[in-house]
Amino acid sequence: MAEGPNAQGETLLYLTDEQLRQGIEAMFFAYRGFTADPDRILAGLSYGRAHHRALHFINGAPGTTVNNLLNILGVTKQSLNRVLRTLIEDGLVESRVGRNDKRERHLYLTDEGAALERDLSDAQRARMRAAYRQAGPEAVSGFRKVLEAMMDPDMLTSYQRLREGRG
Amino acid sequence: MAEGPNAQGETLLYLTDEQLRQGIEAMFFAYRGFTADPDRILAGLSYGRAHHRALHFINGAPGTTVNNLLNILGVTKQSLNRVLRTLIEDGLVESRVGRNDKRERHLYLTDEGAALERDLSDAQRARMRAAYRQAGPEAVSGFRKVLEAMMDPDMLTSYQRLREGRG
DNA sequence: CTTGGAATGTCAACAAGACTGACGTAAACT
DNA sequence: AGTTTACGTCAGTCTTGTTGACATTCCAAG
Repeated sequence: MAEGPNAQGETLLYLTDEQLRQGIEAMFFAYRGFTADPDRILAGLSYGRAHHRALHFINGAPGTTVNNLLNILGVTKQSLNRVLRTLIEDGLVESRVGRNDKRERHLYLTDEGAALERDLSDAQRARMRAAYRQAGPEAVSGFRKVLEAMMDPDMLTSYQRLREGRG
Repeated sequence: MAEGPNAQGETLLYLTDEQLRQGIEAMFFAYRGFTADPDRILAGLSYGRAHHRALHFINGAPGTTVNNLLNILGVTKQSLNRVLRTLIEDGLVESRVGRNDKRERHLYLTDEGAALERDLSDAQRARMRAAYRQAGPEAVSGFRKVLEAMMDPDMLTSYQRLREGRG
């Protein structure tokens, strides 16, 4: 890559390879912090990050179908099913047959499931809150902008649907 | 959680649970986009994300020791070793016994290793560049601020050492 | 100088969680 | 009636994390 013709007076200093590399590494380290707290909680129980994700999105969209969850999480049904089965067996998630379309299963958190979700969420939100507070409102807006621009287009629409669904 | 006493005229609107939740989901979806392009390249070869990370940080700090890499990546030495072994066998990484301390192994990319690292890096940087461009310089600064605030303290120092080491 | 502990790295075995492929069932659509 | 869709499951593989056991090297205390 080297420098190219941009090296001179280009106003977009933040687009140098080195700046981009720092962004990449920041993303890597930050994601570790992002998952660290819930991971610690999950380690005690016999659950993993996959269970957390399922609980999170079921909590955010109660009654969602398996297929919908599949698309959001971006995993295969076999992979999701393994996780979902244990959550249902353990009484954290309830699966109700659809009324209109009986092929569908609608997913809900039980009280116990909601309690665990809240624990995990609280831990993750606490870190996010601290980071937001430390960085300030301007930074938060930029943070969100860059993240949205980094998503795949179809993921972005999933994300925006989720946002709109809850204001 | 509910609303609490902050609901009224609090200036920190971005600290509501819902705002935090959106930040969490943005992080989740964005990280998927972040890794998608390198993952596609790696899928063809018989390598995974772990190989990418190793190549990335060896490239950034040629001659680094296994132990140092361990701390940066945050995995066990056994886990790293498996990845490293295949990279060495395939001639992408060279491992030289330390001169002062013969227990240490110093790691370097071969030409072939550097070529693959560049391919992966180019793909990842391209997405990062597009996101930065779309979001604008202000946003980029905020993005970095929030990410740094989200890291674990020791990860942050690792990250800063890497930054300083290359300006 | 020797010996024992600490540090570094390797080998082996296992678990979580992703994947593909194949198959079965029930319901809906045409 | 036949096809498609939604979901579940069984079986097998791969990546990548884990622990445990072990070899080598260094260093420092006896």
